[in-house]
Amino acid sequence: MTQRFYVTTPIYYVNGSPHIGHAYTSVVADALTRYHRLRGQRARFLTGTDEHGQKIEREAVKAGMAPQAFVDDVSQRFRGLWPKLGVQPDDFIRTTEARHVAGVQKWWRKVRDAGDLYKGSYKGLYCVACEGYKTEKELLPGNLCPIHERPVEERAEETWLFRLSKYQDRLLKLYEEHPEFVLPETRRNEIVSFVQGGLEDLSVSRSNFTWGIPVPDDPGHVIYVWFDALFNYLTAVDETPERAFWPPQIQLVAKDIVRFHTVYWPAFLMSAGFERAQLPTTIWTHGYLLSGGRKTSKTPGLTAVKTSGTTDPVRIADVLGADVLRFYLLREVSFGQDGEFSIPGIIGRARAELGETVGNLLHRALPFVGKYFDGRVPEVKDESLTETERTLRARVATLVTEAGAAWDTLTMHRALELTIEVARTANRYFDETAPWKLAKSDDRTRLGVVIAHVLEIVRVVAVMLSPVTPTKSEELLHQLGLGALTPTEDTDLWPTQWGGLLVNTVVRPGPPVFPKYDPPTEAAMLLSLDVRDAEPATEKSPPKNKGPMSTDEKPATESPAAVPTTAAVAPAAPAAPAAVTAEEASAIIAYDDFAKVDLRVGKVLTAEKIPRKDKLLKLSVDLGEASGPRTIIAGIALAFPVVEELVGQQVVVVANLAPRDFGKGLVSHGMLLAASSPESLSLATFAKPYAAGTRVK
RNA sequence: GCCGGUGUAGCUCAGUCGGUUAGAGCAGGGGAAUCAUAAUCCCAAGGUCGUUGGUUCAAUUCCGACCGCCGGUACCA
Repeated sequence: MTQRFYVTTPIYYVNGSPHIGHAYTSVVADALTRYHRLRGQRARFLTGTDEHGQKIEREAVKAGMAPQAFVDDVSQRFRGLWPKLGVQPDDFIRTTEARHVAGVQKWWRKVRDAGDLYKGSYKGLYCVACEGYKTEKELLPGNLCPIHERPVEERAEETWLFRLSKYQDRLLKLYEEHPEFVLPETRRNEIVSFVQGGLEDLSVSRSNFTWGIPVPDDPGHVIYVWFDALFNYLTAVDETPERAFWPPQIQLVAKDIVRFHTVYWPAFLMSAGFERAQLPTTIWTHGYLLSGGRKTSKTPGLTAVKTSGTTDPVRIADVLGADVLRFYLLREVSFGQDGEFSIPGIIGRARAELGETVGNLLHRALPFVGKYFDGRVPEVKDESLTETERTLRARVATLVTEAGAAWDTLTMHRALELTIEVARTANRYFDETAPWKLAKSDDRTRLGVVIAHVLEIVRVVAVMLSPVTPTKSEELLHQLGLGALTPTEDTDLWPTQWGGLLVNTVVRPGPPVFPKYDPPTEAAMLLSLDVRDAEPATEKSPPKNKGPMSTDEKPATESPAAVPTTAAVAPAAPAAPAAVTAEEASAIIAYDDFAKVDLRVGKVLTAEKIPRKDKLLKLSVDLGEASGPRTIIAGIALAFPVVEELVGQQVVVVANLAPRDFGKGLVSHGMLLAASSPESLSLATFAKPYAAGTRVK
């Protein structure tokens, strides 16, 4: 029986435009699908969009559209992205489609009939103006709603609850008996410890808005979006012939949604009657793409990225080519970990490995075919092989096998490294055998052997790359005189066998498949992708000092990353050079930008040391607010060995800075201004007393 | 705070189930070659394997502590 392979990406939440994180997940899924097809398996790749929920409803209102029209529009933007990236899903599911709605209701009933749903009450922090609940994390200091800046209140409402607690033991057993269910391991550890900490029942319906799937037989409620969304993987194939693909082998997720997929999802399925063999095989969590060693800020969405250069996948693909981008994403990032992302990185990888190693290999061999073999692939007789060829073939065979194994274990970066190594091996062989000398010495047979071997290796590499660079691989094969790959069920096209290149095939030399750009062209490309001054000439600065975020981030296309992530207090940064460079100091901002910073006079009420955190102090600061004094964590402990000195001090506080979590119970709701040098630190203050809460500007 | 992870060459990382000279790619240095996209190939250089205790004949590898960094600590969709 043909082996089946079913891979899914998360369905993307349509509250924003597609970005590089979405592209990353989808490219991975696409490459895996192509790989499995190449190996003769039946593969299916599902993606889609998640379109329900209060947030969507609001966004639609804000855009002056009906929710359905709104999601139609955004969903289309996602769908339209894939062709530009060479991504070819077999199905694209939308949670607003009838098949999904009906499916979710069907599974809801199953879960209900299993006795796992009951009416209870959900309590949370409610903002009257928003008509919605807030989590503690998103609240502003003083428990204010981030949108309306007014206090939230505790409120309870009737809701359907899912007996998640009942599944705690079965989930733990699942993780233990099937460690492959959650990968990589570090995620499993997290999840196991989370579940061991105890599970509470989960609220799975809402009654304060309507943009969702109605709860069967209870019209006042809509189904909580995660119950809705997770089932997409099933509803897309359920009740169709494709149901045979169930369960998925690989479900790709990003870090931020691991729990939903590894705890709630299997629990829902168990409740609906699925045994282990019918649960997804592996939930695989990949990392984020980062830039410049800076961590991403905590933004919603699959992946938050800061880069040197644009992060818009479409623009990148337009300029550099989809295949090059795909190659970079899979080659550069150690799958499962966070990885670097930068435009210069893409160009560098492509030039060194695709261009100079693979492309150039073909390019240096083809002229011989034209000159000495009438443009046809020379014939090789077994008796003309030498030890060199035997060694070469053995080496290639080993690499091909290892690369296949790497694909099978989702270590694609390794698979690609091995693939490039195949081309390196051939370059070495080329140098050793020196066909240009053979040509001069008129040893036509030997020359034919060498050229044929090099060409065959180019074919091998083209095939091995094809899941990642389908278009470029086809071009390589075309120049070799071959047609495009046509994966067929039960036919393994992975080049484990030597000799896929036919004798006498007429080669079709052409321009470089992976062109190298001359410096002016490259500079223009970089510029068009917003790379400015990629490597500033700041040489000798202490390498470890990453420093707080400085001025180089242009807000331009960066969506939500503009939230200041600077630590509440930053003087601890090891000895930032006192001399501020002109560039750092000179970024001009508009008055409006400055006005966004809410500076207030504050009065320190209490100050205490924090155990085990010898740089931090926990302060209570009065800003004259009705909600009472704020807690501010400040990294000034070293400057105030006697904390009592601080009490009563007049300070300047950044009052509208996003709260910063220093660990449980230690959330800083503001930041003090201070001047610091490596030797000392002093707080900004005023010569005369002012009322707490006085605006500073 | 608690839980987990991580710290190896200038950069990105691999690796050591404890044992003679710790590896790769990139960058930088030297050379060979000239078929090719000024591409290729070779050589050398470069690391007190975060710090500190301990176990051991032997630790970068095991254990403890500490420091730095990262992540998790649920009903946000």
